[in-house]
Amino acid sequence: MSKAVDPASNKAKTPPTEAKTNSAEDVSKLKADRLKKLAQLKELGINPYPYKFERSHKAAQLHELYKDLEKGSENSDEVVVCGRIMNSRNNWLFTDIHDDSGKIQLFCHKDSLPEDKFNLLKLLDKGDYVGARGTMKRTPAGELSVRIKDIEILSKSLLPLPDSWEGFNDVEARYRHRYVDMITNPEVRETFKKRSLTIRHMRNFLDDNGFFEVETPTLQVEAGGADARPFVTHHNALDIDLYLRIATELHLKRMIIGGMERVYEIGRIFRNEGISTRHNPEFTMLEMYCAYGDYNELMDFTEKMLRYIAEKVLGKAEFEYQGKTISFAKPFRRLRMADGIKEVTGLDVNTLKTIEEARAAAQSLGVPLDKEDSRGHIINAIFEAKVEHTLIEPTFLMDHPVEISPLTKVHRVNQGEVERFELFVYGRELANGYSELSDPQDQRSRLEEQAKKKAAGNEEAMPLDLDFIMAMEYGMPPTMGIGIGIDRLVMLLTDSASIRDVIAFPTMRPVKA
RNA sequence: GCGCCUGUAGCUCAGCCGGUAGAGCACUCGGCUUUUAACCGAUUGGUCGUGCGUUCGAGUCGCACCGGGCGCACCA
Repeated sequence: MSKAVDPASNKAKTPPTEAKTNSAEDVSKLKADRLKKLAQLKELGINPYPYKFERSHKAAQLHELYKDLEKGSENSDEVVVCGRIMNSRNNWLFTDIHDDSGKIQLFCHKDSLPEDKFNLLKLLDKGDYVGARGTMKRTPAGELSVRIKDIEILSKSLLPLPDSWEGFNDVEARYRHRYVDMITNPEVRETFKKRSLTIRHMRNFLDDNGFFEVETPTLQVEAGGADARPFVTHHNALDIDLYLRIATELHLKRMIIGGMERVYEIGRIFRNEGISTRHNPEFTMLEMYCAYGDYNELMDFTEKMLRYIAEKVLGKAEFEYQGKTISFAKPFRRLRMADGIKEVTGLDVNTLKTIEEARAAAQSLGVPLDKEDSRGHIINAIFEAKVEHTLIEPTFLMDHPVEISPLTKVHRVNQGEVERFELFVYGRELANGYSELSDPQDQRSRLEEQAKKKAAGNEEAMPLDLDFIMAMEYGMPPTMGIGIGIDRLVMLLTDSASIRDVIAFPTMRPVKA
């Protein structure tokens, strides 16, 4: 065996200790069985939790290297593998271990194993980590195996894993004990690998396009840049309340003003809103800003980036989501909000000149209104009620009402509109981008309008950030900027129905004792 | 926050009109050994989410509470 797996290294470094049995009554029998084996291992002078192991191959490498090994044949190539025991048959004769590349079968025959190692098998359980050395063999049944000559325990598992056939389906338990979910359901690990790849390739794409990744404050005196209620926390030394950020927008624009022409941040955002299959209180968003571009260029750029990411992560730009085919390969549809409403409802919002007319139109369409307090908010409510869910294929929904977009440049042609788009896929908002407002006087009056609403009790309205306005007064270049919900993108790429399936540890109410 | 559904063994689930808690897998033991959910036999395993109530008797009926899922609302 290699140096790292020399049996000597497996001797207990600390004196064997007896398993604690004083609380045995409240331990399940299954755990008690394992604690007994743990104690026996220690009595044999074996450290059940050794320090290091060096393998020669991962499971997938072996399957690739020996794919031509014929049924029933063996060779003398020696390999060293390690992983978690997930299944065994015939009294450990056939034992599957899993590593992060896949599974490999250990063939544990007494003729190949020293007696002490053969006896060690009896002290193993499903869930234990082991390392093993042996030669390659393919069983008559066709299963590539390692005929092991040596085996050692790398970690003793004390708790039983869920049944391998029925699986682990209890949704609450899967979220609360995600590690068990990941051990038992391999597709969960695949989802989080794809999440990682999504972020990696997003970074690569942006970096290759001359962007700098920057970091802006999570703790803020005023939480601005989006319509959302923030979390409040307290800094003791300063003795002030601070808010967790609800967007990175206002600081990233300050960096544009500071002269960094292309910046982005992939960061955690916190919004004190409801929880649903599409909302988690903390989520991850890309925000990206680029000087000298407008929203038309930004739509082209966004399409290219999403296409690139899908191709890198999935190997293709067209995929199934919840039974629908979604294509990032074809050019995305571009639809003006007014046209979308007209298409679905027949209503021409341009004929709505006042808030009263807008309210009447919404009522006649059966769109319930709550606190919408402007013509633009009502038009947006009509859109959300009637049109949004119809946008399955990727669609840039463009040219929103000015009232709902306080950080966006007014449309260069159409009065009452702004140069903004939201990207909808499967009826859900995935991204939100615009020609960034750069006129400090316009910005001041728009934020003053927001501040008035906030003072009137609208908790989602933006605060008046005077430093942000001052920054803009120094001069901000024409800029395009976008926010993309990473979690929702990963949902699409992994065909996940709930955002909790792409967040490893979603927010849960604690269980009371 | 509202509505519907849901919580029984380590896992997956039965449990009818209220009558002493069940199965499969896993575990343990014995048998048998080249399997593909191995097989055969035996054993073991439960504060039925929590509490209160109705009842001679509650997993089952009622109320409250604690979690969770989905939908709505909020929002991205």
